[in-house]
Amino acid sequence: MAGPKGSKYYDVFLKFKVWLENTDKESILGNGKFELLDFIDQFGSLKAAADKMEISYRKAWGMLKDAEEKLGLSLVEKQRGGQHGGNSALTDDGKILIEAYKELLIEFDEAIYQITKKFFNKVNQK
Amino acid sequence: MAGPKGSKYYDVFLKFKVWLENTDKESILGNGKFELLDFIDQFGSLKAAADKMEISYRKAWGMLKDAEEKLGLSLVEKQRGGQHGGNSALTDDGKILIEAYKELLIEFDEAIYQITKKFFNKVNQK
DNA sequence: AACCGATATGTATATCTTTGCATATAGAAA
DNA sequence: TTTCTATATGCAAAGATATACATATCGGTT
Repeated sequence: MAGPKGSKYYDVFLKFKVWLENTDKESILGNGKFELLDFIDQFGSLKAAADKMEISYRKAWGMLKDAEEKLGLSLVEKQRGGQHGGNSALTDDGKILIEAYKELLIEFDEAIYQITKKFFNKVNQK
Repeated sequence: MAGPKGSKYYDVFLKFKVWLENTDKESILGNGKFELLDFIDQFGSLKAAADKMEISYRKAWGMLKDAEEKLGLSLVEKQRGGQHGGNSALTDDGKILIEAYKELLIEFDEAIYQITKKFFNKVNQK
């Protein structure tokens, strides 16, 4: 959202981001990693999720490893080998996490609407 | 905020960030630049603001220039020369902007409290 | 006119991330 | 036991950012 047409801040947008952080102030997981988890859940493998996101498998694997290490939780159950190479599926913790995150985003969006509106009213005042 | 003591997500924190963006998806100004503007307002010069933030003058100057260019607005009135070298003060646009941002942060914090609480209740469930 | 300290800015250096490449391994199914 | 494909991981190359260094300029005050 921005200001009304022709106003000073017309082509300026207020954006926000939410993420999980550990005590060392390192990011544990944000939007990208949540999306990755969601795609793993939908498509059944890390490879398929990486393809959907148009990122390399190497990168996706690193993202997941990083998140799990920093959380100290297993988010994805991985299976290697087999005719089809293997597969991945969310653990219960992983499932609960993405579900909670989705709800969080919805609530965030709602809360932010009014706040943003007020902000632009204020800065666009003559 | 995190979960209750001993819970799975005890030392995990939910963080958020708000910033202004232009149509090219470039960040115009976020927390750091707002803080810089606020310090310029408080201390009367870019140099003093940079010192307070413990960043180089060069960096602070770059931040300010970048924000003004991308916004297409003058946020700070700068004066060079004189016995004391010069000084800086916020323009009206600059003042309105930091004021609006401060209010925004307060409202964000309030809105987020409940959302965060709900999130951790959910992920910490057994 | 000389001085002083903040504004102004280019350029080089270092650092941190990201991305890509290469290669190994598992293991069910044929 | 050969094959096939996803998981697993090290390492190098490339990009992007941040930080540092150097140097010029302005102009009120003395």
